[in-house]
Amino acid sequence: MQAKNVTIRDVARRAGVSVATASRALNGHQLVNALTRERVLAATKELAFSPSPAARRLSLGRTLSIGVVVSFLTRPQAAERLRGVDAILTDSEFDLVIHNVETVQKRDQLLTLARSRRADGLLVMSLPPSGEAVDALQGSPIPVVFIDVHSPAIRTMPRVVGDDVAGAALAARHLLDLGHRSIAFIGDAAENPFGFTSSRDRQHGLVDELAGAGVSIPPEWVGLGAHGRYEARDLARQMLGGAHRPTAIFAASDTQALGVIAAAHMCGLRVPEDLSVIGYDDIEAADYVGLSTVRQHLFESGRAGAEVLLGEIERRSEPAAVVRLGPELVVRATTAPPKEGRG
Amino acid sequence: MQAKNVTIRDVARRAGVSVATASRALNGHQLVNALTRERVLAATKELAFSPSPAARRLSLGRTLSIGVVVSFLTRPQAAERLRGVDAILTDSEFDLVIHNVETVQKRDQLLTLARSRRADGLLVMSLPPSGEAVDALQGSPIPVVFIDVHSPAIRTMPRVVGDDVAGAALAARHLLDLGHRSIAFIGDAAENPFGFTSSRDRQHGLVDELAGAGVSIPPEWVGLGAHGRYEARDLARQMLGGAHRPTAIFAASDTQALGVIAAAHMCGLRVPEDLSVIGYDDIEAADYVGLSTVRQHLFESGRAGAEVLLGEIERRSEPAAVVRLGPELVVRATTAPPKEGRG
DNA sequence: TAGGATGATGGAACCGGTTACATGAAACCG
DNA sequence: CGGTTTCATGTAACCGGTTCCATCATCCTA
Repeated sequence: MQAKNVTIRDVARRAGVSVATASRALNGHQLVNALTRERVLAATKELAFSPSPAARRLSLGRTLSIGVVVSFLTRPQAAERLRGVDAILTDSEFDLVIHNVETVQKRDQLLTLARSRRADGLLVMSLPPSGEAVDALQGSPIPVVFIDVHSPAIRTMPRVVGDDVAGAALAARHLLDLGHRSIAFIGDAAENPFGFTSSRDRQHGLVDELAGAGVSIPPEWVGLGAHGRYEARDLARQMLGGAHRPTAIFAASDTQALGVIAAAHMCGLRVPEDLSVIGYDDIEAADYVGLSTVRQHLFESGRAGAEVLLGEIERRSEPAAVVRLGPELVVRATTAPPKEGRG
Repeated sequence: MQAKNVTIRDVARRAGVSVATASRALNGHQLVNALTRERVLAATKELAFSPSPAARRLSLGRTLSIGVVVSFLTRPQAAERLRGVDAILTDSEFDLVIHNVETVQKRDQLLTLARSRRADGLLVMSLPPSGEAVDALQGSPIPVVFIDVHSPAIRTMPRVVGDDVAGAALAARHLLDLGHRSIAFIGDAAENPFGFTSSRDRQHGLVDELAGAGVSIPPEWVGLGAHGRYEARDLARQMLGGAHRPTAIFAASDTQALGVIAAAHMCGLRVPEDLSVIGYDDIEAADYVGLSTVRQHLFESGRAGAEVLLGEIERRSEPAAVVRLGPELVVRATTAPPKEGRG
């Protein structure tokens, strides 16, 4: 048999005060006599009272929780960002409620979250909202902050973004400095159901930086396909099969870069002697494999997003806060100067 | 200016019924006239009403959310399990509130979660509770289900576990079948702040299976240290440095197996020609690297845990449900027969 | 010493749902 | 046709906090 839940009225009775005073004492209100506060706290301890969150939420008119909409929770980037969010929220009064999105239908369903009163704020990770969703979010009663969403549709809303163009430029500069001139790109198909744009931005960053050095990429050295290791491997295999081969490949993600490395092995090419490979993201496996890459500050992006959101909940800011996190080149063992006589 | 929140009373007025009827209609109660229900639903749509979760929770006396205590969210195993949990909860009425634990203090703080009324059920992942915590959880007013916790202290509580002993035996059998007789083990130090036991269980599984075949492991071929890739690498380097070397190494986790492979390379040994390596977990990187390993059904363990928990919330079962998930051998490219003349 | 400022406290409304109980109408029965 | 079911609905209490407003005791000041 469960003892009946102890409520603030029990505490008040025990302490010999009214519920109003008990509530004030518990919430550290100013106008409470120090002695009275003591008595209330003592009663609280004796009765092992802990206030009902549901009741607090209702009477405060706040949910005391923030919703995180995360696409593909299992991608290492997502987990790391989430950890950053947790680091901030754990010291706040807010609960962290997560909504994993792996299908397009679910995305739209979830973005209506903002309309309902299920959270005091929403954090959307790596998920470009659909057209209608943008409208819904614009007029949302609760603040919404995006992390790693690059859609122009949200340009008026607060967000935390890495600079994919600059990051790709970093990779391009690295390859150029090593002496490469025959450089290929492997990335995501322009059309994808979620509207992810980071691959495209990285491609632009690469192309622009190369163009600045007078290097251009022939169309046959641009391989676009579904995001995935094996898809990237197959694309790379085509490029590497013929006689006219690039000396370096920039992949739009580490996952794809790992596919490129597999393709190189299948074609009998050594990395980095015969082919340099550089990726993007710095996922855990990149370290294992010794993959050169561009690092995003994932944990930090989660932290920053959560901080911006808490700020917005406190007081909506105008104009929308935008935090830009700089990318960082990580040189490991898959990039080297091209062999002589080529490039 | 935000319009005042629309409540069920507004809906009731609009539909020309009482709030009780409106509530019943919205919750699919039996005793409501079909026509009346129509009117209520129409009013709901017209006013864009969505019920306040806080109010529902309070009046239902349920939090409609379940708490997940997860240790080391960023480990790929954790994220994959969480995805399984989400798959179940997303179709339920429960919110998924996560609590990441990466420090010992935080663990104890969080296990008191069960005492407060912040969730209708608790899922604890890969985190052996401390002694006091066990007591707290035993008498918890809400059900608690463990996933991947092997502490004997929780033997009376519902849980989902993989069989680490059987999994390790699988790996051992594989190495024996290939012809290996000189087999080493690399795992976690017996003493660790969280009390994780899986490494120890895997060691037992290995030792027992080998013993059955008349093979024993000399003490110098058992390397225990802090969990991590680099720590494992250093331990392996010591073993592989001398003339008396094992022909195969079983690592208690893929992370550590990857360290072993790095050590082999540093010692000029080829894998699998000179040294077979097998890990445990089948993390994402294992596939990249072609690591032979033992797979746990991570997603499934999350699913199962959530299902058991929902069942317990519905109706506490006696005795506690225990779900055992069988491990599975995954043979890739890091295991092969030992070279002739050795082993 | 009257009058106002200040501090501490209590009573009761309120947040927005759910539901026990009461009520009334219609259907059914012998 | 009176009485009992059955169905549909309304009234109001309730969940457990927070907080507005009123009250009252002190203390300060002119």
